Amino acid sequence: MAVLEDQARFLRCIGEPTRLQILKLLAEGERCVGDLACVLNKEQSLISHHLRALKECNIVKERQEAQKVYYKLTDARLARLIIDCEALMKELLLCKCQEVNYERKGNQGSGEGEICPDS
Amino acid sequence: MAVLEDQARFLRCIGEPTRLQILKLLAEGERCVGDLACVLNKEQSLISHHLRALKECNIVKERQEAQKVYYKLTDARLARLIIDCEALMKELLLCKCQEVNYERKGNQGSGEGEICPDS
DNA sequence: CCCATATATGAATTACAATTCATATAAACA
DNA sequence: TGTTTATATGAATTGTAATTCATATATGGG
Repeated sequence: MAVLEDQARFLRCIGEPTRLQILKLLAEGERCVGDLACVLNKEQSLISHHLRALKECNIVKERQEAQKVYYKLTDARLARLIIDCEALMKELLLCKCQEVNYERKGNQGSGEGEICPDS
Repeated sequence: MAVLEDQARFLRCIGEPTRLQILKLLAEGERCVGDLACVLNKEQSLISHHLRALKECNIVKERQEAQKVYYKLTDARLARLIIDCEALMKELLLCKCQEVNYERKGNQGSGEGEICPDS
């Protein structure tokens, strides 16, 4: 069951704030390392480290042009995955907030979702 | 940009091998803590800790029945997300292997994906 | 050839997360 | 009420990952 480990590694690779920012930028188009560092206001070496991590998971690939190295996503579906995941996460968090408000109004919470009904 | 942090936290929460296993089990239906610990051959306290982490991200919810506490996914789309993500990850890794084999045959690799063509 | 620019790398540090262990809580039942 | 079963919790430990810093590599231009 190495697949499980690979999938977990893949998710963790995306699930780091700086790398996620990088991926969202690359979803719009390719960028060179310096650009990314500048836009994200992070050290260049940090960006390089993160790009290497992303490359090891085959999430990004690079192309050299003169001194500059441009990175892009290896697959457009990655952009969609990130968007879909964001949307779902937002819904889940919203749901959580509603539950908190609901409980604050003095309800005990039967446990059977009036707010988050079973799927 | 708290959304970014939330999304990253969400992905990391899923991207831990034991939690991912739990989620894959819960995708099939609800389970109590003891069951999960037994099936996964892990300590009960460990499973509880992981379930708490998942609950904090609103990925799972619980229902108590006598002494037992049953957990399930808060949303069926989570199961699909995990499946889709696994499929994509597998493709990306396969792609990576092919690149390695390709380079082993003595090619220099122009950098412009004969194997992973641009999307 | 030397210099400036762009990126990568490795070691060291720091921060964070997973796991274990001991124990607390709580429900059912004799 | 005392005991068993099921789960949760917190502290301590261990492991892993992010960040920084110094430096190496490599490209293009004067």
